[in-house]
Amino acid sequence: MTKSQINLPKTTFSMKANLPVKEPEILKIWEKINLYKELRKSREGEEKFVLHDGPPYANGNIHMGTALNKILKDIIVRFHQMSGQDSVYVPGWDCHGLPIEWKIEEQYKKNKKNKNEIPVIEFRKECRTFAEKWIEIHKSQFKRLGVVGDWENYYSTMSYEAEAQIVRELGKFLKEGSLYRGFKPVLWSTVEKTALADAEVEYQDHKSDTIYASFLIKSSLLKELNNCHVIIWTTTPWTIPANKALAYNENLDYLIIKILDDGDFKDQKIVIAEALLESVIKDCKIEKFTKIQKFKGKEFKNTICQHPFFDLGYKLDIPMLEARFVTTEQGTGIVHCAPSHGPDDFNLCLKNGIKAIETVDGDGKYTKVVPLFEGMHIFKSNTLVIEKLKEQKKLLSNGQLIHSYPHSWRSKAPLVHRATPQWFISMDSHNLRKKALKAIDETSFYPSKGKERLRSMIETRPDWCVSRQRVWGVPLPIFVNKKNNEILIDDKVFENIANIYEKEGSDCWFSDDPQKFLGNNYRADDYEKLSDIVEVWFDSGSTHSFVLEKREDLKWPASMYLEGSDQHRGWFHSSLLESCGTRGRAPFESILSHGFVVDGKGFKMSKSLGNVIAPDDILKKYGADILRIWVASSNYAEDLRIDYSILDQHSESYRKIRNTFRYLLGNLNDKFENIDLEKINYDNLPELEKFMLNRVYSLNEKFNEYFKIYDFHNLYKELLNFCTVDLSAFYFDIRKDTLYCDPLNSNKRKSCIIILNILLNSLLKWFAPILTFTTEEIYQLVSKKYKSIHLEKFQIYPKKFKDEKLEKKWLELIKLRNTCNVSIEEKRANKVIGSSLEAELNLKLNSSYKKVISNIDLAELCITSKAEVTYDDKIDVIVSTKKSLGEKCSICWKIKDDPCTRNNCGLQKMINSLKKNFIINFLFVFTIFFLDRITKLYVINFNENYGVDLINSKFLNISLIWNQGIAFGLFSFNEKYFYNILTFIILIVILIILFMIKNSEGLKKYSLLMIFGGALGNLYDRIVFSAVPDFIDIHINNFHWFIFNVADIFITLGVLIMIMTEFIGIDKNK
RNA sequence: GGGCCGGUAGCUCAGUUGGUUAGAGCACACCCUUGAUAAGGGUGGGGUCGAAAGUUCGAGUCUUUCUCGGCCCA
Repeated sequence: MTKSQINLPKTTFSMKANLPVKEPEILKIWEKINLYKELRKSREGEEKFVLHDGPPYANGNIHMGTALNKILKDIIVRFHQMSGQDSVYVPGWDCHGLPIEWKIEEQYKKNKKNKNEIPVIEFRKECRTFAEKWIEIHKSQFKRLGVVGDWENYYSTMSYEAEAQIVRELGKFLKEGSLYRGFKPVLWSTVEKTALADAEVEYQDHKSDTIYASFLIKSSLLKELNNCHVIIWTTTPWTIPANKALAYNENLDYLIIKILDDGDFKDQKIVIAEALLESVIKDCKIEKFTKIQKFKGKEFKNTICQHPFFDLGYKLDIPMLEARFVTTEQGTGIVHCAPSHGPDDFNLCLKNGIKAIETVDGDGKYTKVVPLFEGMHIFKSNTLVIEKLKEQKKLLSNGQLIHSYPHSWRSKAPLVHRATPQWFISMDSHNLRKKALKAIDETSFYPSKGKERLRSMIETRPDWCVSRQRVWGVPLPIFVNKKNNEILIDDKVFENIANIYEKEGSDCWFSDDPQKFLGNNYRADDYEKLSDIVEVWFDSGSTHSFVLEKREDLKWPASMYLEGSDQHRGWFHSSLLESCGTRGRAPFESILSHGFVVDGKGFKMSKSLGNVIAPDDILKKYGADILRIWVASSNYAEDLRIDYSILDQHSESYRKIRNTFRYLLGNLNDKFENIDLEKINYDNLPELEKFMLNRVYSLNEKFNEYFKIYDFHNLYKELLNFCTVDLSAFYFDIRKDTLYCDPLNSNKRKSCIIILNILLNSLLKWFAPILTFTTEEIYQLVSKKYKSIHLEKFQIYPKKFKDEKLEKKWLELIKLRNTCNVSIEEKRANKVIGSSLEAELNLKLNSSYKKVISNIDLAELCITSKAEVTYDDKIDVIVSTKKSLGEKCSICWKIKDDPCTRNNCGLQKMINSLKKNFIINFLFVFTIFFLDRITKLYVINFNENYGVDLINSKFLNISLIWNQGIAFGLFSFNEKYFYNILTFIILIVILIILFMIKNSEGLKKYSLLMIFGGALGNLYDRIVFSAVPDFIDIHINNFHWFIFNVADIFITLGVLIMIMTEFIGIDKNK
């Protein structure tokens, strides 16, 4: 039995995806049609959705985090595009900054070049080239992920326009007065000789010297404190020379104790917090002591101490100040304050009128304001400090401690807080903090917890230090008057500098005559030109101004900023401050933040753990669509786990989805028809089809709901479940029978085909933002509407698809079906049956089910051959299964008591039986043909010679096949060319008609029709000419009657076509 | 060290204001099918919800502590 008898699925869409090979081909298609341009064209004038790209740093290959970020962005951009918006994505890069400088310096070191001997301009050029190189590499890596965007016209923070605009932005802060110069301890690397941005700092364990040092109380309101020693504990002994104050907490209890042990402190009274007594006596190995007095911290008020090095030239009064940051977690409950070396210290001292000064220079050496230690490197001075303390009998104890300590992310060198002249943007002088907090309130956050996170950071953050003592960045456009130290604030100067940068870039700041920037109104000699550069977070924080505002195709503010959750302190933060400072509101309407990519166990990826997976590895093994599924199916609100087993599972899901598409394409024979949903004859559809439309409708509702809140993992889950549960295991399984075995023009089958078209169209669009490549592969196969699936819009489904009553009914039916399946399974397990079609169901139902199963073919629903229902109100549902007895229909495989009466099955069987006896039939026709020739010749001769009457020859009279023979015979033997030509034309017309019929079923029908028509023609002849002898005469006398010839031709061709389509298998459909 | 977030079947995720035997898909096992076939269908096993304590008639859901992980900050 050949399978051509039923309508099996046929498609060129391969089961195996082979994404690593296919995806690059699709990328080429997109490039060829210039997809990004087409996308823009397709939504011209529509509402804009602008996802402003947070610029990755142009340095090193992309990692999983970058891939996640870009894919997530792309998915969102595409969703908005498909929902009809003009969804613009312009990628960008962050180019300035230390890491690139460091790379270039590394290269110098390799080549034994000295950085200090290289002109700044040349160095900066190398940095620029380096960044350019990585932008190109990133670009191709991002494209490979399927990310669509304006790759030609990307933005970068080092473009001349950007550098110019950054100057303009700074000018705004300068003009306003919120950008000020101050001395402030900043985290400083003595190796790189620069202040570090928060993001450039990492914490590592570090072994520090610790000391318990004493400060002799000079005067106090509390009499008992006089001549006591206040004990402090610190892990940075080198800050003692910079000490300016001591801090206590007024809520703590303090103790005066007298040390009785021999040594420097014998019989001395010391002061510490009561809560820390135990740890101090343990650490300092105090064995004998007596408690003198306990008192409240507030009694320290107005107490003045002496610097431990008082006798060495530190003739300073050291006040005791109240501070909440003093705790009893560690130390002594009194903290030594060096305003130049700690932010808390700095703030406390500032509040009490003690200024920070430059005690340590950029190299880490004490300045001349520090007696005894001038010129010494701070990291080498701990020993000397300890030695001097001991000498002055001010050292109670010393030791070492391993603790978490800030380090440079590049050099890994320990950092220090150092008071340096820096440029700050004040958080409060012009209400920047307030504005930013208000802006946060006006922003939507996905997930919502991001709001609190950003808010708490803004609430507590100190002033923003925007200066850096480096070279690879935008120079701070500041001139300071040499005479009065005033900062030059003049719009014209800022604009002049910006215009120069716009033309030639900012390099010239370092090389050209300052007069060039000052213009004609100021004399270069009067001003000092700053050589600091702007910290990189100000660069990227300004992208909104030189990208969103400047570009015609974008809009300000952006619809969305989307980055990793670390950017609450990074880009979200700096962009918010920059924009609030210059424009009074956030540059974004919403913020979406995602977690970090961790390994399968939830651990951070690191080289040392060996759990790093690179995007490229995944692309080579699985393809981008699998990676995109991973993104879509993971909950980005938390950290995202990834390893090969997780990816394996996602590629299994992908296969499910792919096979769902394959089923659709197969049954549609790759011929997709875009159905006008409004014009569907809904009422005419079978209920199952209506139910499926209802599913589609409610799935689409969920889809929109989830999309609205960017809940992709639930959205993807819904889509996947639809494919597996609703389609593969339910609708597809049930409708295989109809699709394979019903006539092509049956209402049920045609209805099903409509649904398949709708499903294909819907799934393609729903999945397009996620499975960009696969949906395109399919679209290219079936649709000619647009150049790409991504130019399409999501479908809008008519309300009439929603039918809650029907849904309720069918959910009941599905429950019933599940019960039946359990019953079937039981028999299958017992080897009574195999296929469900071998089963006969017997359902005993409560009569309340009558309504539910009315007009429902339960056998069809459960894919069995039979299903009988009886009612019994004593029970709810009981299903039993037995083996179905009867004959298996060879076509539809259903088991029937009588021969299968289905339309198609009958026809197919007739053909089958013909086919079974192919040789006999062939011989029969062949024999008849020759018999005809022989008899005709015989008749002709006989008639001519003997004039015999042939009226009673039944054999001649009844055989249609006989007539064929005659037709063949006449065609070659007659001499009446006109009739022959006429006949020939008819033949051609028939052939053309036949050619136009596209499927085998149609051909079969036509051939039957022709045989019938031929028979009618013959009948007509017989009536007109009174009987067969007449036509024999006609033949004999070469009198060709037109209708007669045509009738014969009909019959002949009809049979021939049947033979060809069925026997030889010529089917235009194949 | 501090702040924030999180830990529900092997995996990805649901779990509504605390309320009946904690759900889904995938994976797994077994069976069927061989007309979606390197596919498809059916059935089934599997978690006590990171740990402990507490509040409550009742907790995955509330509180506390601990633990593990992540981010941020010091």
